[in-house]
Amino acid sequence: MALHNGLQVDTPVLQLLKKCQITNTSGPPRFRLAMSDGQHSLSSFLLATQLNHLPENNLLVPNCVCILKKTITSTLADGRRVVVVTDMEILQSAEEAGRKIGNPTPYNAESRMSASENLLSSTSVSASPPPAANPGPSYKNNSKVHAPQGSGRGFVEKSPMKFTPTEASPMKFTPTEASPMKFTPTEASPMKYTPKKVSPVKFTPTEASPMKYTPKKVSPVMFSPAEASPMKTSPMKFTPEKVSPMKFSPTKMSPMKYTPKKVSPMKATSASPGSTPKVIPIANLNPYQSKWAVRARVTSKSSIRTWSNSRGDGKLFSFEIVDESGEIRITAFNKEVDSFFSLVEQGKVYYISKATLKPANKQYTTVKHDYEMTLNAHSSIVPCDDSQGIPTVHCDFVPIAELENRHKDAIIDVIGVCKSADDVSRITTKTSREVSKRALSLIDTTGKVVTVTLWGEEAERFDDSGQPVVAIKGARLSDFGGRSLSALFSSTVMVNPDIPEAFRLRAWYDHEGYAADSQSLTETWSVSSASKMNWKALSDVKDEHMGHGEKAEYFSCVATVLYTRKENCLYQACLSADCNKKVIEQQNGRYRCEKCNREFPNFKYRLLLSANLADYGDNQWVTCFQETAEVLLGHSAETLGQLRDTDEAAFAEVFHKVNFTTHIFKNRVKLETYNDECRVKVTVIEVQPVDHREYSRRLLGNIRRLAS
DNA sequence: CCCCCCCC
Repeated sequence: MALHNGLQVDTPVLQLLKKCQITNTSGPPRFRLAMSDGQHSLSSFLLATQLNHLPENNLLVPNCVCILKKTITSTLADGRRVVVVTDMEILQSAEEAGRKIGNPTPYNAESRMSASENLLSSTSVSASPPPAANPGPSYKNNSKVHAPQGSGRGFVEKSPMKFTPTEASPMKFTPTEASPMKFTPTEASPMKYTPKKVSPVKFTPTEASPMKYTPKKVSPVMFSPAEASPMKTSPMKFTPEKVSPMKFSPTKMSPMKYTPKKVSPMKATSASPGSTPKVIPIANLNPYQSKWAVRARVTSKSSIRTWSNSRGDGKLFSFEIVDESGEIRITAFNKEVDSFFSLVEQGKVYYISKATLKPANKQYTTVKHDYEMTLNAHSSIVPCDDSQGIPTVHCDFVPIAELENRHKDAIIDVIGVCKSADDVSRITTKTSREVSKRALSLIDTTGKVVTVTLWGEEAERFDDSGQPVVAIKGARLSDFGGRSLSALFSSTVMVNPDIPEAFRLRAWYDHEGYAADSQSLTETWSVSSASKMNWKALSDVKDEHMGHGEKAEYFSCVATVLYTRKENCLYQACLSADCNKKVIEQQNGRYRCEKCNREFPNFKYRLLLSANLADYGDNQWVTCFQETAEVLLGHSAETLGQLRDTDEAAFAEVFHKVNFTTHIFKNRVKLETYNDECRVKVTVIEVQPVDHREYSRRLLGNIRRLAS
C-alpha cells in the first residue's frame, strides 16, 4: 500500500476485488478499481483510459491477479489520493485465481502515512532545486515580456569561420583540443547527491511520480537521472552520461550539483502561493497529474503559422523541449502565441508548468513522448538562468557518405560545409501554396556531397557567404536524385555552430576539402535533367539542320575545347546592372553607353569568348558569354581583365590551359542572317564538368569569391 | 484547435 503514498513499489502484484465505471459526462469511460495485496485492500485505483480495453473485454474482472507495471499517484483537490494505473498486465484470470486471496482489510491511509512519508522526504531528491524556491518572475501570459528573439536560434554563429592563415595550423584543431574541457567521469555524471544539501522545502511523496525508490541507492551514491524516468522515451539521446562528452558544449557540461544557496528569497516570494509544482522529468509527464513543472531546454521552435479549415482558423507555433529524461513537443495557439512566442527562444532553458497534456499523434511527430503539451491560459513559462544538467542540443551526425545506406524518410542529423547554395526561389506546391526554397550543397570529410533543401523563412534567412559549416538536426532523407535531404519544420538549422565537429570540418575543408574530388549523392544532373536532355553529337547540328526553324533549339553535347580566342574576348561594358553593352571611352576619360545614353566614370569587364569545340565526329565554333566563359576559363571577367593589363603571359596561360579540356555543354542553336549569309549560331548556355555538376558549382563559387 | 514539411 506504499503505492498509495506515492512510493514506487516495483511492479506490485495485486488482486482485483472490485471494478466500477465512474459516471462521467464526457470523454472515454473511466474505471475505478479496488485492489488487494492479500493483507489490505484499497479502492482508490483508477485505470488509465489506454487500458480500458482490459475491463471492456472482460479481462480485468474481480479476482484476477495483475501486475502493475506503471502507476502514478496523484492527489485530488480534496486531498484524497488516487493511484492511476497506466500500465498493467493480467497474470492470472479470475477463473485461474478462483477466489479472493486472504482476507484483506481496508487500508487506512492516515494512520500509516507518516512513517513512509518521513522516509521519503528525508531521502528523496528532486531533480532540481525545489521550484517553490525558484520560479522567478512569472511570465505567464504576460505579453509585455519579450525576450529578444535570437536570430541564430540560440546558437553561436561565429566560431568555425574560415581560417586565417595564422590559424591554419592543423594542430590547433585536433579533436581533443577543440573541446577545451577535459571530462573526467566524475564531472560528467550529471548529479551529485549529497543528503545534507537537501532543501528544507518539504518534498511530498505525492508528486514523486513513480521513481524507483530504493533507500540503499540514495545517500553517497550518485543519483542517476536515467532511473528517474520510467517511461521509455529514449533517455539515450539526451542523457549526458551516455554520450561522449565531446558532443556537448562544454559550458553546459558542468556537473549538476544541487546548491541550496541558489535559492534566493526574492525568487521564492515571487512564486504564487499554494501552487508550487515540483519539477519532474519530462519523461514522467502525463495527463494524470495536475501539479508539475518541467525544467527544460528549447531545442527547436517553429515560426508562427496560421490555419483555416472547416473547424475554424487560427494561428499556432510549436516548439520542442528536452531535459535529461526525454523530450516533448509543445504547441501554442492563438492567444498563447501572443503570450509566449517571443519569450520562447531556441537553446534557452525554462520552467514550464500548467500546460495541458494530451496523447501525441505519432503520425505527425518524431518526438519521442507519448504525450504532447498544449499551452493554455493558465500555462506558465519562466526563463531559467540555471541550465546546469539540462542537455544542450545534441546531434548524432550521420556522415554524408553513410546517407546512401539509410532508409528514405529517415530523420537524421547532418553536418557539412556549405560549398554552394542556390539563390532562394519561390515555388508553388501541389496545393497552390507559395513557398520559398533554397538548396544547399553540403560536403563532409567523406568527400560526398548532398543537397539539402531549406524552406520558407529558413531559406530566406540563410546566408551562404564564406561557405559556412551547416549542421541540421532532424532533416529528412529523401530519395530524390538518389539521396537528398529536406529540412522539416522541426529541424534545427545551425550555421557555424560552436561544436567540435564544426571546427574539424572547417579545418578539413580549408586545408584539403575544398579541392577534394567530391561526389554528390544528389544527382540532379543525371537523374532529373538528364532525361530531358537533348543529347547530340556535333555533326547532328548540321545534319539535322538544327536551329533552322522559327524557334531556337537546344541541345547538349560532350565536347573538347580545341581552341579559344583570347583576342577580343574581353570588352568594356556599361556599369548599369542589366545593360552589359559595350562602352566607348571618351576624350574626357569617361565611358559612354549608347544604349543607356549615359557616361560613366568606369566600366566593367565582360567576356564574349569564341571557342572551337570538337567531338569524335565534328567540330563547331560556339560563343560563350560572361557566365559560361567564366566557368570554362576558371576566372572571373574582372580577374582576366586585370591579368590582361598586367601579366600577358599569365593571361595567355589561362587560355592555353583550357585547351583539350572536356565538358558537357548545353547550347542554344539559332539560324542567323549576317550580311545576307545564313549561319547557324551556337551559344553555350551552360558548361558542366563531365562527371560532376557539383564541381562546376564549386568553380562558380570560387570565381565569385575571387571576383569579390 | 495543427498535423502543412512542399519543388525539381
